[in-house]
This record gives sequence, structure tokens and C-alpha cells, in this order.
Amino acid sequence: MDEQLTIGQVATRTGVATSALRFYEDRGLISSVRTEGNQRRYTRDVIRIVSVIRAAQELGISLTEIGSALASLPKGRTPNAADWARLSAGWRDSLDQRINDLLGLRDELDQCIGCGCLSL
Amino acid sequence: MDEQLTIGQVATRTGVATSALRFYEDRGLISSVRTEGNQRRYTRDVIRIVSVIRAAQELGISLTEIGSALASLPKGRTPNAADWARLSAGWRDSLDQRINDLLGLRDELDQCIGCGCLSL
DNA sequence: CGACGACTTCAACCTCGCTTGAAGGGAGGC
DNA sequence: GCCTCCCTTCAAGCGAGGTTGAAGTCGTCG
Repeated sequence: MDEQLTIGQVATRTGVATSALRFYEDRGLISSVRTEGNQRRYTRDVIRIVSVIRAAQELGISLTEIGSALASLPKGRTPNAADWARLSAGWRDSLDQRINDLLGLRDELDQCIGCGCLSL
Repeated sequence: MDEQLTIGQVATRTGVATSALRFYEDRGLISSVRTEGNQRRYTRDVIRIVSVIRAAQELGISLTEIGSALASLPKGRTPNAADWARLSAGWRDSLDQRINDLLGLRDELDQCIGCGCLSL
């Protein structure tokens, strides 16, 4: 199995455009090594990190916040289950918060349907 | 009770900046009449409409979509309970959808905590 | 009548999260 | 060797959703 992935391969496997991957790298969310010819080469870990980035964005977390969270991952070694669990747990809280907010809004809407009062 | 509100009064009562109110008016989301001196004057209805706009934004609905929905309100008369109910019901569906999406993501995260697998 | 704050328009600028394009260099197959 | 595609950087642009500032006008109070 080829350990080194080109940016195009990462794009294909993650469904994220190469331009977006370079953008993430500029923002410090992912990292790569370079070939002698200055081309990016990624390890397979990056696939998971990109998945995490997209998942976190779905949760409404900004790239800046995602970057801070990822920066808390250990540098120099592949993150282990406990590392990912810490991230997930933090975002899980944020997700619960958002779900609760939305449920609250839904309840308000429910009260408003039929009475015409939309003073949310 | 003063029927005519200045843009500043609307801003104060809704917590929305005057610049944003003018922006909404440019986008056709709200409307006003002008004094002889060309100043905007709003009816009290606008307070509710602005509340609806902000609530819909909370639901993740774009200003363009909000504009379309508002455009379906009867022109020339104050919207009644049934009019608002139609809007609320449509957004309620969209809200349910978002809540379900978030709940699905949360379940995925739950599965991932502890196994380190974050292939969402 | 003068002062002063709230109002007007218009254009420029901002952040986010990217995409697009120009101009070129690298990698691999025939 | 050469063809072709993938890769590089850098700068500009986009769309959403506004904010900020300049220059000038309105409205109201005393």
C-alpha cells in the first residue's frame, strides 16, 4: 500500500477539492511533506483529519475553531483513539447545544402556529 | 401610540443595526414609506417581520429564501395568523430536517467515541 | 433661529470559505 | 525524447451578510 498520497488522490478519496485542501494547509489544519520536486505528499492520516474537518463544519464549527482543536492533537505521532475521543466529546457538547437551541426554536414555532404570534 | 417608527426606533426594538435594516430593505425583505424629507418610516408590523427574519436565519435559512417566503405574504394588508402559520409550518419542516441531520451526526460521533473511528 | 442628533445615500471595506486563472515545473508512460 | 496530466505559487474574484465612513439633510427642542 502506497503510504504517500498526492493532493489529487486525497481530493478524490475525501471528495474535497484540491484548492480546498491547499486552503486548509494554509490555515494549518492539515500538513504535508514535499517531494524533491516540491509536490505535496500526504500520509493516509490526512483522510481522517479531513473527514473530521468536514464533520465539524457540519456542526457549525468554524475553520478557526477546528484549527485550534486540531492543534491540541499530539504533534509527531498519529493521533490515537483517546485523542479523537477528546475532540469528538468536545464537539459532541457543542452539537448537543445546537440541537437544544433548535428544539427550543421549534417549540416556539409550535406555539406560534395557530396564534400568529412570532415574537421569538 | 405612534404608528410610525423611525429606523433607529426599529433598530432599538429589534436589536438589529440600522445598516442591517437598510440592507434588508434593499433585498426587499422589509418595506417603508418616506417622509417629505425622505426619511424611512416603518409600521409596527416590521418588528414582527424582522423577528421572523432573525428566527429564520437561526434555522439556517438564507436571506434569499426568507425573501421568497415573505414575498408570498399578502401585499397590502397586515398578515394574519393563517399567513404566519403557513410560513412557520414551512420552516418547521426545514427545522425538523436540520434537527434530524444533527441527531444523525451525534449518533455517529457516539459510535466513534471509544473506537477512534471518525470516518463520518 | 440655532444647535444637535438622527437621518440620507453611496461606495468601500470586512470575514468566511473557498474557486478560478495564469504561468509555469514535475512524474510517468510510450 | 516527448506527451500529457498532475502538480506548483500567487493573485484575484465570489457570494453571503453585513459594517464603516464621508458628505450632506431632517427634525425637534429650547
